[in-house]
Amino acid sequence: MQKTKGNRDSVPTIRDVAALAEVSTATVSNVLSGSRYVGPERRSRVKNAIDELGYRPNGIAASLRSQRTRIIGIVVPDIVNAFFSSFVQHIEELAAGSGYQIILVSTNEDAEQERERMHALLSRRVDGLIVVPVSDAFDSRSDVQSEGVATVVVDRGCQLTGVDTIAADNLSAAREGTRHLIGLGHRDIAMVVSIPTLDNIQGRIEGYRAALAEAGLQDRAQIVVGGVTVDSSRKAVVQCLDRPDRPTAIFAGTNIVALGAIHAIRDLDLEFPRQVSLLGFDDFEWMTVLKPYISTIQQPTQEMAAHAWKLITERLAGRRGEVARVRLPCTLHARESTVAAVNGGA
Amino acid sequence: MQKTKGNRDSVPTIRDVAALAEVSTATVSNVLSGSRYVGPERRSRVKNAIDELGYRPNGIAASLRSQRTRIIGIVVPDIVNAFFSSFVQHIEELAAGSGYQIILVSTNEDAEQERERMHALLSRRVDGLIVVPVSDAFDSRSDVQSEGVATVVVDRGCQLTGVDTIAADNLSAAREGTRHLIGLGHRDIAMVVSIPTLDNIQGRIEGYRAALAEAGLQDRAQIVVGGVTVDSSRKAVVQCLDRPDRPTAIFAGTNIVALGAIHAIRDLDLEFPRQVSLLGFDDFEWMTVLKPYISTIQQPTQEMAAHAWKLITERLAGRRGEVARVRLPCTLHARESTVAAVNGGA
DNA sequence: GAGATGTTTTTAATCGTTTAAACGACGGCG
DNA sequence: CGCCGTCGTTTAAACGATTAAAAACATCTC
Repeated sequence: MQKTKGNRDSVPTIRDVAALAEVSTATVSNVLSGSRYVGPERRSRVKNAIDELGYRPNGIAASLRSQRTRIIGIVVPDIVNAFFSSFVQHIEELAAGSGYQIILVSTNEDAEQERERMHALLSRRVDGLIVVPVSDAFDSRSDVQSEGVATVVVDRGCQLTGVDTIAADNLSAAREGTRHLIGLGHRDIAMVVSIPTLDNIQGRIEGYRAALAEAGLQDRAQIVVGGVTVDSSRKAVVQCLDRPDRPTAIFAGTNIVALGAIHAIRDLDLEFPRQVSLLGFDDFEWMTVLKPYISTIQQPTQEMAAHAWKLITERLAGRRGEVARVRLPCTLHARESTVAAVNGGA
Repeated sequence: MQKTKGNRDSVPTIRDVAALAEVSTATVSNVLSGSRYVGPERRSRVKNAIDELGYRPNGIAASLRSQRTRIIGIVVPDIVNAFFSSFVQHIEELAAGSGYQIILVSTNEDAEQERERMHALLSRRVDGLIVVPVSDAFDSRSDVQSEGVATVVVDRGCQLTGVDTIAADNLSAAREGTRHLIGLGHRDIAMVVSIPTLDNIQGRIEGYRAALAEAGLQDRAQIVVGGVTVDSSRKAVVQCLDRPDRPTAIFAGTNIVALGAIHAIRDLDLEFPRQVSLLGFDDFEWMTVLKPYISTIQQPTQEMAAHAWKLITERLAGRRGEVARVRLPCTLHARESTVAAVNGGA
């Protein structure tokens, strides 16, 4: 009798299957993976044995031997933010479709946590990493590169070299948005952003400035820093609007800032949108029930996810080419929150 | 010379560390895990070697040997829904704090996908499973139990036996909410739910019926099925409100239904909330910018996550006690969308 | 019918850890 | 002085799959 063991309660292994089907473990493995041809007779014996034992291959053992985990780490600053949860949803769906799973990390906009958790992901030997970095510093980049893990950076930190990056075309989007406001007669437009040093935000600021410059309004640029929370944005916008010479339009650089701005407008009892127009960023289900309907710039989350997945799988397949740098166009939805300026122009 | 290999580009292993520090691999392992005492001299030699090589332990190998992955699978119907993303965020944070990682599965409310992906999680040998099942059938339950994976079922499917469950006290919450509406003089209150067979929804319906019965209004109960999307809910509510004898209040059984209801009220050009009051479920950041401010019943997502994590870790630590059945209280936020009924009473 | 060739199957090494058991050194005790 | 415990460390056997390479078997050619 072979050294069969654990045939009682313990979870069956490939050896148990092989023993029952009277074939080698290699044959069982080949039936499961389909990597080599197995004769019909043995194939069916193996399949029966698998069913009979309720065998489920141990993915850990397979990963150790094959040196691939079929796990992708996905790191976002805040999973509750609909922009990121939507992105994650799409990635998860694509991953599942290719037999991959995702380990989710939500860094809470904290660089230290980002570093730690990213290390944990590398310890887990994830095959790839999709990262929306907290800051441009993105300490772990060098690690990631040296470890040779397929990586794609999304949304932020996109001037990093040596790594594939994907982002919305923030500059064009913000320029278009600002043009829209200028076209409505606004001359005093404040742009409120979360953290001006993030490069996606920088792109939006640039686009804003570019549109102002086109209209000869470069001197009227006002950049207000709102921070990453609704409350901080709210305070910043209140401060910005609570003056006689207040801007006639607010361009909110992120969805969080847009929420803060709506609060602020309410706080000051301004007529909205007559006294102050609001242009937001990102477009979600719940936005469609806000009155007035918020004009906004929609980022193509699904396309971003699709491109991210494409780049990751290419890298996994061994692409060695130069780094990709994808920029995807946004869509301006002009709705009710942006209206003609009351006292248009200088 | 020992059979040291891969001292060039390949990732360093524990053997490389051991060789460099001139100790055994067991000692290195003990230094890392702290499971056995190691003398100070060797300890520091090991630490230096680790730094020098940039060694990062291979979690896969560790998992295989120790038979624990320190990964928890978390299965939700829709990660974009703020109720679930908020729950996931809390779990992720707790997990990270204990050195665990989470594999996220978003089933898109599809039972078949749920089954498949859950099997994939079991193949990956996750240590535990936190599941918000798509339906009460929850096919995999028997599998999960027989595989001996620590499991906790959250929010739905909570009459399952043999597995720890956590949910809001939906019955009390809905009863309180309905009482609130009755107290405002409403006599025709329609409850709109997603899927009436889910047991969390059943609880809410029961609470609604109980409150009506208390007030002698049991004959006035109207249960409307809205489905899982905003659009289907919208249509259902439109149909419900588009009659002369329309209800004076809508009690939305989920946040998705609440969104649909707001759309419906707009579609019909009803004065909101004068002509129809609305009471929702769940409470999120963006709700605070909706005018009128939506009255709602807040589920304790954070507490649910905390309890889920507590139960999972207890099971991981080997608790064998009888199954836990946790019910957590909700909070009613009476705001602007629920007002006195116009034509109060029969 | 022997040798060459091709196909299916098995053997056995390997992935990188953890950990039970063995081991050697040392001190205390009878 | 020999014996026993303790302590720190090492040895070596798992863990459960994948996969080169070898072996077994079948087919074809001359």
